[in-house]
Parts: sequence; structure tokens; C-alpha cells
Amino acid sequence: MEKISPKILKKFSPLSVISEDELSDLLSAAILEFVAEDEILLLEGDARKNLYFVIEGWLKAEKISPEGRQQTLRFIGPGEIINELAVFLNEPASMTVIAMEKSQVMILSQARVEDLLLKNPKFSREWIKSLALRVKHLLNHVENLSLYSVEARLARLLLDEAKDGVYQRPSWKTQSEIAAQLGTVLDVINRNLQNLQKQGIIEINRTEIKILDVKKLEALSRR
Amino acid sequence: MEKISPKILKKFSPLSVISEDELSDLLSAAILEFVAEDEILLLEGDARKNLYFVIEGWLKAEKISPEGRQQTLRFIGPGEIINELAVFLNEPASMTVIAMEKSQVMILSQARVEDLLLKNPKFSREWIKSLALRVKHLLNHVENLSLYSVEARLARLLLDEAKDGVYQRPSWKTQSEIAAQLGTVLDVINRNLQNLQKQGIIEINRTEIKILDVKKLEALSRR
DNA sequence: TGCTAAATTCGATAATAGTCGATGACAGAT
DNA sequence: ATCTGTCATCGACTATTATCGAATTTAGCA
Repeated sequence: MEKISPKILKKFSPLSVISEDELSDLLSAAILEFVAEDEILLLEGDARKNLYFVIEGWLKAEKISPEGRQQTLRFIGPGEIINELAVFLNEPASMTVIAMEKSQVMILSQARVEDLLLKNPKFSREWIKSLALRVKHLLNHVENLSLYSVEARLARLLLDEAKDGVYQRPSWKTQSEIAAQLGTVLDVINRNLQNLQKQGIIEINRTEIKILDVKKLEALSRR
Repeated sequence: MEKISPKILKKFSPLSVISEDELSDLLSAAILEFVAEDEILLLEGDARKNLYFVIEGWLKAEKISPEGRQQTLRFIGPGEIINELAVFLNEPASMTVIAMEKSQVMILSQARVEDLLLKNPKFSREWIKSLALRVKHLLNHVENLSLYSVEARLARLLLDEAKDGVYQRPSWKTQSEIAAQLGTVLDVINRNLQNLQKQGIIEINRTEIKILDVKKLEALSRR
């Protein structure tokens, strides 16, 4: 396999706690792969049990309803790992992963990882942490979906992701994507965004959303 | 600590893979406690990082919105473990746990468990599995909340929990509780139940709900 | 520069879910 | 057996979210 910078590898927390030897052993069997924009990396039901480490680029994991509506479960960027459930529970992939932009992933086989899990407790412990974190995010997601309105969820998204009052959005983060992430549809998001803008709380343009009135936005995030 | 039957202890999957010695070592510091009906076992924000093993009885974990509406995240029965997030991420409890009926729990300290995690990889591996399972359930929950109507979610609940076409409900499982579990409110659940009954799909009474027409219910569960 | 497809915007309407007030039915307690 | 509080039921009304059709703007590309 071509070289991957150690700096990038350190971003994967389970990999950051193992020895050099263990790491190079793991990587010896790794495969690097590119995924083109809109390409499906993993299809729900896929029975191949590999782990995918995102080296660069952004992807999304989603579920699709019979009617074609989609719920984005998370956006996945560099340093994040895909398909853990399938590997740890030894069952087919539970969701579909699609590349939002050209991305690069490193593929590791289930066997290699299982092996190291039993050999190095620190590795396991770190993975427990990473799964616990996933649980935490999902709990938050559930709470949002069931207890808060679309407006509040949108407000939270903006507050959470904004740096210095500005929510920079990558070109692939369209209003449709925001809708899928918040568990609703494009139209509703658009109307809510327009509303917020009319009230002078935010300012929207193609590449970013500026938060003009944090206080008001925070108030809305609690309704 | 008083004796707990090994049969019950085996139900906790992480405990089922460790040696007798490790188990008795763990248990030597365990505390047994009773929780009365409606008593709060754990309050969101509680900084004490203990694990609670449910020996008997049923509890629920929930989040409450500022307006007082509540979302039940899961019902917790014998063999299940509470407060893993706090212990593994070393942060305050992320939700509130209340006893639905008089229950008994075994309390283990964070330190003991951490210790064993680093000593016994099988123990860690098993915990990874248990966390992965939690992630799976939560994913399912998110999917349900955002992609399916209340009616569909209700249909799923009935189909999932029914044995031989009958959904036996414990006395604490009121329509309010069902509502909180499905992320809605009492009135809505009641209307939906009545509807299903009127259509001859189910038959409701105080202690159980009979499924008369599985086919139709399954059809509804997909809308 | 102009073309084209994607993204956004808008208005109108429908469907679903939530709220409120009031009442009925039941189980456990006295 | 009666009382009492919880649980369940019902109808009417409101609010939120979803859907549909269509126009408009924008970005990428030839």
C-alpha cells in the first residue's frame, strides 16, 4: 500500500493507541481506494465486512424509506470510520454510504481488526470510547427529532456548526442535504431559513450562513 | 454482598465471558440496591460514574424537553446495563432513569470495570458488541422517527413486541408510556389505537393487545 | 458568452400531529 | 361497597409539517 501520512492515521483514535509494529502490521493488509462523487461506497445489506477509514473527502451514511425519502444519519469526514456495526456484530451493512465528493478510504478486513482487538486491550478500550461517542450522538439525534420542531433543530444545527458566528458550508451541503440531516424535506428547510432571514437572525448566501443574532437563535433552539 | 444467582449474572453478556475469579473479584465490590416504583435511579447530569446492572424489575431511560414532554429512549429490564456512556466517556449521566416498578440493581464502580477492561480483552470485546447493539437500536429509532408516521411506528411496536399475535403489556406500560416511547403524546396514540381497532386490525384491552390482522398491520408499518 | 442542470424560492393546499377540555371506565384503597 | 385517582376516550380546534406545481436564480461547462 502506498504511504499514508502518520499524521492522518493518528486522527483515528483506535489507531492512535497502538504500537508502531501493530500499526504497520495492520496496514500491511490495508487497501487504499478512491470513491468518486455520488458513488456508493457501501450499500445497505452488503455482507462484506470491512472497515473503511476515511482518509480524505466527505461521505454520508443514510437510510432510505420505501417512499424514497431519506434520512442522513451522519456526515463522515477524515478521521472517521465506516461500517463498525457490521464488523462488530458480524452482520450485513445497516445503511448506505455515499460519497459527497471525491474521497479516499483505507479498507481493513474484519479479521485483522478482530485479531488486534483480542491482543491489545488499549485498542479495544479506545474503540469502546468511539462507540460510546456514537451512541451519544445518536441519543442527541433522537432527542432532537422527537422533542424539537424543525425550526429548533435547524437553529441547533447552525449554532453547533458555526465558527465565529459563520456556518461555512461545503459546496455539497445543499438545503436538501440539511433537510435530510434534520429529518425533514427541502421545502420546509427553505421556508425556515427564509423566515430566520426575514427576522434578521441570519443572513444566507451560497457558501455560508451568517448568524446575526445568536441570542434569538438560541431561544429558538429550545422550542 | 448477598449472593446473586449465577444464572442471572450470565445474562449480562460482558460478565458471561470472564473467569470465575475475575467475576468474584468484580462482585466483591458490588452493591445491591432496591429502587421503588417511580423512584429516580439516576438523574441526568449526575456525575457519579457507576454502572447499574438490572437484576430484576423494569426501568426506563428518558430525556425531557423544556416544555416537559418526554422521550423514552429505552425500557431496561433484567440483564441490561445502565450508565455505560458516563462510565466509558467519563462524563455526567446523559439521561434520567426511573423505575417503572420495584426493581433491584447491582452497582459496580467505574474503576473496577476499567481495570478489567484493560486486563481481559474478551471482556472488552463483549462490551464492544453490546455497545454496537445499542447503536443499532438507536439507528432504528432514528429511522422510525424521521421516516415513518406515528401509525407506522405503532404498528411496528406491536409487531415487534407481540408473541403469537398478542402484545402482553405489563401494568406499567400505559398508553402514555407507549406514546413517550414512540416520540409522541398520549392522545395521538389513543386515536391511532382506536382507529386500528375500528378497522378490525387489533383488539385492545387493559392487559393486552391482540393482533387480528397481521397482514394489514404489516402494510401499515411501511407507511 | 450562452446553455443547461442543479439549487433555491414561492404560494397554495393537504395531511398529520398536537392541544385542550371534558367525561367515562377501571383498579386499588379504605 | 364506595371512594379516589389514574388511565383511557372523545370531539373540536390549532399548529406544524408535507406535498405539489411552478418560477427563478445560480454555478459549472461547452
